Amino acid sequence: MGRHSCCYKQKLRKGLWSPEEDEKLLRHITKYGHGCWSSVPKQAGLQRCGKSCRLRWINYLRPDLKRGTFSQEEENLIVELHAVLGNRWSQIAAQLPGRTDNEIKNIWNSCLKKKLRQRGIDPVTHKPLSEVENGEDNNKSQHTNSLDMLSGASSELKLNTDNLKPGTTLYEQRPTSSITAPAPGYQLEMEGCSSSNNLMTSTTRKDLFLDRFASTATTTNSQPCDFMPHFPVQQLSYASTNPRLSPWFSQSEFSSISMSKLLPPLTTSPFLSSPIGFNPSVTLPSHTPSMPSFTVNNSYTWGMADCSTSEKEEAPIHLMETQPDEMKWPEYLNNPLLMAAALQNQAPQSSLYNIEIKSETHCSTNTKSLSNSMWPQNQQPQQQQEGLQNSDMCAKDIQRLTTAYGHI
DNA sequence: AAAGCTTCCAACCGCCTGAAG
DNA sequence: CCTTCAGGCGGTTGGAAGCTT
Repeated sequence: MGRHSCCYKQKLRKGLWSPEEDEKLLRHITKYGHGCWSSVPKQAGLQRCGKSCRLRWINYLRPDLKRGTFSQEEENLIVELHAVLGNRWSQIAAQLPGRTDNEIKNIWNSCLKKKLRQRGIDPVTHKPLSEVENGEDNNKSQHTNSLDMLSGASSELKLNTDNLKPGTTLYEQRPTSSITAPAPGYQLEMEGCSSSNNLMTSTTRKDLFLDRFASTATTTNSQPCDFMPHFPVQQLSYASTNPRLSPWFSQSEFSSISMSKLLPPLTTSPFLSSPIGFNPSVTLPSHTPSMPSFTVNNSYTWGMADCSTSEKEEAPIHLMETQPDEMKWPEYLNNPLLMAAALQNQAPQSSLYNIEIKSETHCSTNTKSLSNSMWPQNQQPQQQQEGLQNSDMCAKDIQRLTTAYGHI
């Protein structure tokens, strides 16, 4: 195993790709698509194995790659997602359009881990280093903190989800260390912040969770909260117990979702075993519930996702006011909240989901082009790259060219 | 200027999974 | 079932580039 049989064949090149090889591969895939990767090298006239071609395409040649340096928002998002998903780089990458898992893994290992440690956070557990060093006892206290949060007297669950993107698989995760759902009547509140300085003082519970990852969901009644029963305790609570993390969660704008009822674990969904990327033309089966119709073509308009959204467009979107079969499969699968709503609709006893999405003003640029990672054939809409980003991009491209041509 | 050290990242390696025969 | 193959993922590494002394 490991190296594929093709790789054992002689004459296969290894190491850095030359510009000529890049051109061959790019031309071939642009013209014919990749099809079976193992046949690509032969068809493209490359002395590489298919795996190497695939990697080169995914990590470098793909036209929808963003390149450029990571924005603060992207770094924040990576940290947040890592707290929930761990080293599942591909799933993290799915939340950052135009970024590859390799790229994210690299920036995590080279940069973000260091930054977290500097802030006194253990990058593995996302707990304060002092707690990690102290071992078991602190695990206990951490658990207590988390339970405190989960069983707080306040009765709202607020999740910020303005960065909820297509391909999100958050609810599919089954971390080994799981929390149990709060008892009926208990409510979570994990409210995001809009300012790095007042993060821990501006919210009623001062608990923070994925401020740009999930919409703000509010439970308003005593329905059982089995919405996210599988998040590791320490991961849910790390930000809340670590004010030092606040700089990571600054400048978040978020939208809010309020749900009259929390949702069952999505693993009950028959959808979830499906891969993320599939044919966008596949329509929902007839039994699928009515779903919101705020997705248009392959471009995600997740309520707030359009960064140019004006104040007028901030009117709540009532998910129930939709037509059957308007949604396509990818739209379900790329959006856990929609999925959740669908599932909830499927449940016999849950007839009404008063899901409300309130769009707030501007969102960061990295929320754009949400479909890119999912539908690479789509040309990325004109990225509204700011001047700085453009210069970053140019600098990196120049650097890459230098690297590529320098050793010829 | 040169040597040594550090950082970064592209690419490889090894493993896993699922499909096909 | 078993084997083979291909795709995919996460961990690791080699070397170029940058920095320090």
